[in-house]
Amino acid sequence: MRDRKSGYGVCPNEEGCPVEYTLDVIGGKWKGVLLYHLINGPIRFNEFRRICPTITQRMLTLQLRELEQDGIVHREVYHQVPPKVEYSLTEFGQTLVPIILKMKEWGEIYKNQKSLLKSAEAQS
Amino acid sequence: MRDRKSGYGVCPNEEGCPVEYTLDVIGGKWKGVLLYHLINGPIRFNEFRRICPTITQRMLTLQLRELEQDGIVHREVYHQVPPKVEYSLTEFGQTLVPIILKMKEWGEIYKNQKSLLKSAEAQS
DNA sequence: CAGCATCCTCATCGATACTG
DNA sequence: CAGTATCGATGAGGATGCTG
Repeated sequence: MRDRKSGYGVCPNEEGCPVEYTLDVIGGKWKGVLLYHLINGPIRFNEFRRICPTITQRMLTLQLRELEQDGIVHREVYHQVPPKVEYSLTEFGQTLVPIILKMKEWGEIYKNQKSLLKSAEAQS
Repeated sequence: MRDRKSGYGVCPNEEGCPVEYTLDVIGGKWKGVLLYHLINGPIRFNEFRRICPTITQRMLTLQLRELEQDGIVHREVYHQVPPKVEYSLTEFGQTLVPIILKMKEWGEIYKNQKSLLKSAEAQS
C-alpha cells in the first residue's frame, strides 16, 4: 500500500476507479482500525497502542503520519511535560465515517456467515 | 495484505475491529477495483486485463483466487475451445456492493477536494 | 484464452536501540 | 510520553517462459 505515486491511476484509460483512490486512503493495514476508533473522539498515541497491542510503535507512527498527510487525521501536540499528542478526525476525515461504519457493519454481520458460505460452496 | 492467518484478530482484547475483517476482504491492492467492475456483471479474464492494463496476469489471478476463496466472486469455467472463464459476484459478494459504491462515491467527490484541503492545511 | 511455475527485486514491516 | 533511526527479515509483486 501507499504506493500512491505509482498507485493511483492504475487504470489510466478509464475513469471508474475512484474506489481505488478511497482504498488507497483507508486501505492501509491499520488505517481502517485506527479510523474506526477515532470516530468516538480524539485518541492519544499510547492509547492506540493499548487498543491495538499488536501494532508496533513504528507502524502506528507511519500509519498516523500517512493519515495526517492525507488530511484525514489531525495531530494536536501539547507542549508540556510529559508530552501529550492527540489524534482526531479532521472535517475531511469525518466524511469517511459512513464508509467506516458500513465496513464495520458488514464485518460484524458476515464475519461468521462467511465461513458457512465457504463450506457450502466447497461442497458444491 | 492477505495475512489473514496472523492478520485478523490483531486487536485480541477487543471486539471492535470488524472493520479490519472487511478491509482484509476488499482491501487488496486490486480487489476494490475488480469488485467495482464486477458490479455491472460478469467479466472474463482478459476483459479485466483490458480494463486494468497495469495489473499483471499473476496479480490478477491471485487477487481473483482470493476473492473466490472468500466466497465473494464466482468463477465459471466454460469447457470449450478457446476456453472461457467468467467471474461474477456471488450472492455473498453482492452484500459488499453498498460499500463499494460508497467508496466509489467518496473517491469521486474527494479525489480533487483533498488536494485543496491539503494545501489549505499546509498553510495553517 | 486463461492460466501456472519460477526466479528475482524491492518495499513493507518488525525488532531493537536511542531521544526531546 | 511520544516518538526517530537503523538494520534485517519477510513477502508482495513484476518479468518471463511454458501449458491445457
